[in-house]
Amino acid sequence: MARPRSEDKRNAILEAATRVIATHGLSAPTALIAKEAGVSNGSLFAYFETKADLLNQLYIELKADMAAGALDGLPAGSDIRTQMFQMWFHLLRWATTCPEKRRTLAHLSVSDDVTAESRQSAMEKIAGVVQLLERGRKNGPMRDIPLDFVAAMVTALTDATIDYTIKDPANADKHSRAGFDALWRMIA
Amino acid sequence: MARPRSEDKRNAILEAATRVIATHGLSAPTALIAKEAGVSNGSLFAYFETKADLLNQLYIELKADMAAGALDGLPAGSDIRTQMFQMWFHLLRWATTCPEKRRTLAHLSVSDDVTAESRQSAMEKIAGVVQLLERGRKNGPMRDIPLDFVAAMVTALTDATIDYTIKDPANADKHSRAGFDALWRMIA
Amino acid sequence: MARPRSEDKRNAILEAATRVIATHGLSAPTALIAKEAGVSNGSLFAYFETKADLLNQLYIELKADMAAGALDGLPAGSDIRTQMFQMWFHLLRWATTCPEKRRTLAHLSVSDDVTAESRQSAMEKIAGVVQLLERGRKNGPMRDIPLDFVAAMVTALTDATIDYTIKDPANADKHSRAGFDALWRMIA
Amino acid sequence: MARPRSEDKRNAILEAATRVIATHGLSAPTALIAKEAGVSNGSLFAYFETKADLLNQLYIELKADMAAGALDGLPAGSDIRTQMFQMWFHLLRWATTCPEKRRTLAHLSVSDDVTAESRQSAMEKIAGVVQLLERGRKNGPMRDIPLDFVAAMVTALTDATIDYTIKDPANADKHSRAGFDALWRMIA
DNA sequence: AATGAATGAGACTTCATTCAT
DNA sequence: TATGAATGAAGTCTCATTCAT
Repeated sequence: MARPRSEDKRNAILEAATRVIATHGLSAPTALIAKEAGVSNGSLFAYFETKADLLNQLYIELKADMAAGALDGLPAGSDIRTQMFQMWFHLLRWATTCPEKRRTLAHLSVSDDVTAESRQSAMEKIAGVVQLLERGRKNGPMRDIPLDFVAAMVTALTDATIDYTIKDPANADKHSRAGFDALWRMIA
Repeated sequence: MARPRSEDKRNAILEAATRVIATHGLSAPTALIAKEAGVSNGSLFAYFETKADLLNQLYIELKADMAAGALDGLPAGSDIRTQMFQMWFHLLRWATTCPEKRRTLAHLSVSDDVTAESRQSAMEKIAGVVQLLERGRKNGPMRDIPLDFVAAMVTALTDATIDYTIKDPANADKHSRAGFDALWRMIA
Repeated sequence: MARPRSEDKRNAILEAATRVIATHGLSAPTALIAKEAGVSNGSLFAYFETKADLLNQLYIELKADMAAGALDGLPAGSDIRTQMFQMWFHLLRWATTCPEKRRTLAHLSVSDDVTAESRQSAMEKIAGVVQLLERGRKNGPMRDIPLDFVAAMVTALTDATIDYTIKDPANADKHSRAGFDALWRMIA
Repeated sequence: MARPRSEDKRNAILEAATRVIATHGLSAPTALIAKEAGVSNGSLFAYFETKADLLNQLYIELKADMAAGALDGLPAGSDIRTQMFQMWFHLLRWATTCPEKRRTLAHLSVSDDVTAESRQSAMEKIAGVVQLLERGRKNGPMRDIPLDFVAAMVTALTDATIDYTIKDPANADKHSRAGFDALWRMIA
């Protein structure tokens, strides 16, 4: 048996890509990513067929990571507002804790290399988040608006809040609350 | 190289860049932009020192164009809600009328090539829009929140609405209203 | 690395190489050949030290195969013209029956990777064919010309005939006869 | 006015390609060809869109060159046998004078990169040679055989003779005559 | 001032070969 | 012995930028 293809190495590449793309943008050379991952140039293409493939898988992975961060340890029995606030709070923490993931995800979100399939796949990864949102808006003024439209607006709001929080981290909590209040006024 | 006089040529390049970037993304070759503008390869660099320079100027120009579109023929004496809705409406119309400008602006907005200075400069170009927003939120729940945070959230909402409107143009008016209502709930 | 025993595997690799090179040309990846042979990537290099080595051995093998095909079941007692025609006929049948062998052999014949030694070695494999040729020209106008020159001309004629026969298989027999007549006029 | 695209440079590239391919085969790096031509790597692709394009144009050019060499100063009024012998003689001289052209042409002739269009185009370039052949075989035993079949056989015979002449240049004249006699027996 | 040919660094990707398992 | 993951040199081609004309 030859040594098995290692999950570790795949992860190392994805993490390196996250780091490198955060600073160099999507035009980051694959060679740099490979080097940063401690892997040879050629190995990168053993784990990912093309650069675009790497980008797509990274996108899905980061979305899933984000969703996991958002839903982590959600208070099960609480009312919906509390739950949503928790999620919101966790989301901001995730974004500020790993700014590189967030930044790279932002890059990927607008990339033409990321296919519709990948976006769909990512959607499924964040199903838990979407469900919560669905419950939150059920009785509010946006109850009759297409869910993905609402989702887009919420995402946009979240992003804006995160951006601002990163810009002024000293008042993170205040901004977090302000953002959430705005969100809640909007949907509930 | 000294900046040459022909304003026409400069505009031709900017317009060509808008068109080309809308379809090819930010990696569109300068040679293609020059060709599309009816200008020689080398001339492009007489008008813009580097590609990044072109991108920055284009960003500012498009932002200004967007602001002009948003404020065009605003009813002077009306109440603030009406005025804001008009602006909102014009903005969506601008976005759907010149989708290339909008698309290219979206590309530029996330580009690392666009500097903080350019973003600041663009901010000044849309001062009129910001002023209106300032008036709109004056007596609402967001009155004490930093203006640029509010602006970011509004921009985000607008973008989301535009995106969705473009995706489902048949119901443009409905989405426009829904988006604005959400905005108004948020700030007023 | 010592040469391993399994003759089967060696043949599998050579056959796979014949197939793969016929369609992909000499630049066919060794990995593909190995896969097609049902053998691991690395094993191929246990049987053949380098790709060039594989190519050389394949060349010799195919030449021998061709000679065997040409001489198969030759009427022992007949006159020389009949025997040569039989050989010619068998040769064309071999070429049309296993076009992949023929095509790959053509590729190899012009390859710089195939050494003079291999070509010499292949010459020996087709000694039977050469002998027949020697007898055929013994009393003709080419009796005093160096044998390998004559051989080269005959090979060239054969190749041309095969090529044309493959291009227009409907009239294979006619072309076969025409080619042989030309050959016979030339040497006898 | 920028400096005009130079025909000289194009020729320099083609000549360099001829030299380099003669020694390195078709896998010769474009970088090496460019360097040998005294031209930058990128320039090569300004004159030829792809490497395959370069190969195709080179093929056509060399075929034309060969035909020109073969037909150069043909005795107009002589009988057909004399004319054909002259052509044959010139052809061998061309091949021995510029062995690199001949070798590279041989490489190209079997390349999959050379398209059917290019081969057709090359055919037209050597129309003069074909015409002569047509006249030569008009009254002989091959009069009813498809012209391209005859052409293939003659080409093959020529190639074999050239090969042998190059291998043993001391007796070039003798081989030349032997080859031609064989040819003449074949067609006339 | 304007042109566009020329440059050459650098991008992605392939693949023969090695070697840990 | 056999495997196949890993390597990294090398290949083709692109493109921002320069500069001769």
